[in-house]
Amino acid sequence: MTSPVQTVFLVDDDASVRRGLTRLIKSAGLTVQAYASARDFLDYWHVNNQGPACLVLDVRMPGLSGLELQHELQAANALLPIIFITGHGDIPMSVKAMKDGAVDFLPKPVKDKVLLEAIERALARADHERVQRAELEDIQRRVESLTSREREVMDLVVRGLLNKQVAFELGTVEKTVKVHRARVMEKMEVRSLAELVRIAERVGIPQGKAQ
Amino acid sequence: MTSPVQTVFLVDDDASVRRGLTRLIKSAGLTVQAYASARDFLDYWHVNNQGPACLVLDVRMPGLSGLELQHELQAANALLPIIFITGHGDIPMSVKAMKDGAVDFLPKPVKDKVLLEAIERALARADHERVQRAELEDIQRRVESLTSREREVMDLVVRGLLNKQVAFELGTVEKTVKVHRARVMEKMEVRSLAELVRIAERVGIPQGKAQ
DNA sequence: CCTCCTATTGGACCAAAGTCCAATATACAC
DNA sequence: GTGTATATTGGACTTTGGTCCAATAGGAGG
Repeated sequence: MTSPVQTVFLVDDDASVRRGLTRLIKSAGLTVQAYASARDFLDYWHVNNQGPACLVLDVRMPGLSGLELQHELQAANALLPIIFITGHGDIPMSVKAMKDGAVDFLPKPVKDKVLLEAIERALARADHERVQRAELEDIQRRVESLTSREREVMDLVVRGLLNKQVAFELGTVEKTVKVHRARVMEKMEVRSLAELVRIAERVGIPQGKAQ
Repeated sequence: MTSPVQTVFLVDDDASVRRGLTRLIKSAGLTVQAYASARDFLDYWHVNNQGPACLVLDVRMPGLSGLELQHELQAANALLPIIFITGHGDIPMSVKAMKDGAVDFLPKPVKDKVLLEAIERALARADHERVQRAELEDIQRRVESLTSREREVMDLVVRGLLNKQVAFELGTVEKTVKVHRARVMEKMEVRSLAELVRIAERVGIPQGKAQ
């Protein structure tokens, strides 16, 4: 599950902090890429957001601040767990960051052990969410391969309707539903209704009570 | 959904704070119960934890601290969203509280509007989680009404196995499985396999791929 | 000992679902 | 206009699932 190289991105405008933390993180056997500004980081990130990674981010920086970068990444649906570090933070700032999904928010100076443990948690989260997302996208891909009619049939089937009921809802006959249904099972790559219901649930296909 | 009375519990060792915040919260049309210590609150709570509610909690208090109370409540599986208020908090404290599920963490003095909005969010969360929990307990109740054999049959059925496969797994015959299966549907109060799969999923009944 | 609950099985039968093969109609793309 | 994709339906058949009635058997509890 953790096969690709895990990268720690480090963004801090203070060169000495970058040097120190880079050395620390590398000493833990991790790959580091350091940037002096959020913009520099984003320029790289936009062309290369592959692989599991996390971000160690200074809150206060010239240009785009850490919290602003956090929002940029959220808007971009980025899947990059963030650990904030700061020399001059306050409580509202830390609370905001945590509410917005930060893994941790650490005042400088940060103890080596504390930071490395936070990075470990962040990378674990990145891994986990990456797996989740990959599975979801895989299911989504299959759903999109359905024709609109097949999709209608699936929606009704996973709500527990019988073929004849589905046929009535769609203004057609049971025979036709069977054909669509078989194609749904094939395209969704499942071999049982139970599986179909479960993956439909995962991508949030509306599922009311039967009837 | 918000039919029962919503209560705001307020725990702060400072009497003047209790007076002020009680007045504020009441002015917003909410019911308040104020306590001078975590212990006093818990004594009441243990005998009466009904109804949707949230907790406005001072972090630093004699006796049990706010963060300790938070853990007590978590250990008790309490379902009581917490808003921390504090006069002398620091960042690690706020981060810890947020990680442990606090709705908000507000330094004193707290602006009226900010606190009331936080309370609104907390009560909304309480409502939502209450509904979720009630639904889960309802399903759990039904699952527990199954005999062990029925439970075995259900587990295999929601994994997508055919009746004959279930029979083989359990070392019996298809006919018997049908009987158990029918009783499962009845006791679980569902009318379709789709529904059964969905509620089984919600209570975390192991569901591997078929075969 | 008797009774209720649980588990089990049988037979008969109907309903629903799945699977072949085949065919028609429409729409959009090239 | 030719062709591919989609939607549709039919027939015939098998498999699976669901239901009714009925019966046996072991164990727990009164």
